[in-house]
Amino acid sequence: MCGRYNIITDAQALVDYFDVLNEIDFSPRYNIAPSQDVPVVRQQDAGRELALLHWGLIPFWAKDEKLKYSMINARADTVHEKPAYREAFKKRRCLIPASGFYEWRKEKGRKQPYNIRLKDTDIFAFAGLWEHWEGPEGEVIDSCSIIVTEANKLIEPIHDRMPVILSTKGYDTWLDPDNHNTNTLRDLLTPYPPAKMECYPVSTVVNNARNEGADLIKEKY
DNA sequence: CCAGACGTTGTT
DNA sequence: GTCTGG
DNA sequence: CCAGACGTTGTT
DNA sequence: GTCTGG
Repeated sequence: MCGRYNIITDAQALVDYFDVLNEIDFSPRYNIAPSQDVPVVRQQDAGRELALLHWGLIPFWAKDEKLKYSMINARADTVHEKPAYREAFKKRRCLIPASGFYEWRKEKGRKQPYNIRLKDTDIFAFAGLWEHWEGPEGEVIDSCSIIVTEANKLIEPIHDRMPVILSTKGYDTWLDPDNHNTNTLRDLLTPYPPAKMECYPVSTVVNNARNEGADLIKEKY
């Protein structure tokens, strides 16, 4: 699955890479955790937009915010039919920028974190969904979830699930709110080619979501 | 009809 | 909002 | 995802 | 064990 990741570029790099129209207030992050506001690329009528959304999707019909603790990931194989996600899957797909993500491997009673990234780029995108929620007191929260699938050969030894990473070719298809071809969309939700990724152990300092900084992605020998 | 869930992963 | 279970 | 709280009263 | 916070 995907419960912690990093974005190690500045705001301008995100704007340039995703070709969005607006500016955004963002600094590099080494330890992004659920419940935080994360940069998300959405398709607007005029073009792409970067927005900061709460990580942990709150379905539009939710009576309170309680669900935001569990909806951080959506399974690729069922996302089109699950009550909490199917509306967002139809009309509110997004890209969730990242530079890498962390997975923990259970080894003899301990949990060893790994950083996983792409060999040839500092920026890529998870396949995501977003949702608009208005609470009974008039609160408004836009939130998002990262789609997950089975692990590829690189990740398998560490964890049996991994986030869906979209190829750049898939961005437009995924973002198009008028694309209602479920099969075409689901075809994008496959494990990324392991040959294009790399994976290495890091310090358990990343475990605590309060910790930040470049040390978090240093390889642990 | 109303009540309650609506999610994922991992562990026992 | 919509589906399932009772 | 992991870490940390999980309770009340009264005092500083 | 389960929930909340980061």
